[in-house]
Amino acid sequence: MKYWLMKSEPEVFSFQDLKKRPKKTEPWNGVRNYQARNFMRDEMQVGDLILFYHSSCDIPGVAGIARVSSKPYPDTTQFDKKSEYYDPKATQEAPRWFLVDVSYEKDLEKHISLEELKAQKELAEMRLMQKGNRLSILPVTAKEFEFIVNLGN
DNA sequence: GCCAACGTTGGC
DNA sequence: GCCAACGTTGGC
Repeated sequence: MKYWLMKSEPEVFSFQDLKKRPKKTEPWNGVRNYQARNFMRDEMQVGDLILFYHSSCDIPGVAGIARVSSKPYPDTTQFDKKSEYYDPKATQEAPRWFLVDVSYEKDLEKHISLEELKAQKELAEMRLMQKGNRLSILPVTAKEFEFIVNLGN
């Protein structure tokens, strides 16, 4: 079992939006970065736990806990000419972008702000803390995951 | 709105 | 294969 942090802009798709989905599940579409894709395609397993992170908003931080709920499969938006995520170089025979489904797992007692995360010396090594980090999906260690969940409870 | 960081593209 | 130009991310 692995642990991940996945960023989403809450104005586009928030943790609350995930919780409101009929099956509390959403395909994590729109990732157009190869490293992030590789994490989903090559390393994620059904059942892996996710820190659902809100970025580019008033209070960036961890909003809740989610879980990987499907095996990887092609992101259908890459074939959709009307989608903002359309990729003319992708074909059905050779899809370029893969995703997994993400499901609501549980709430935290409170949102954990980036500011609060930064104040924890135990988390100083997290990739999230490193300057210039723009990757939308990051691996998290079991220790970091548990530490952060405890901060939120 | 600014800007640093950094991934991608494309000319050579 | 190099690298400048460009676009995007994301905190502030």
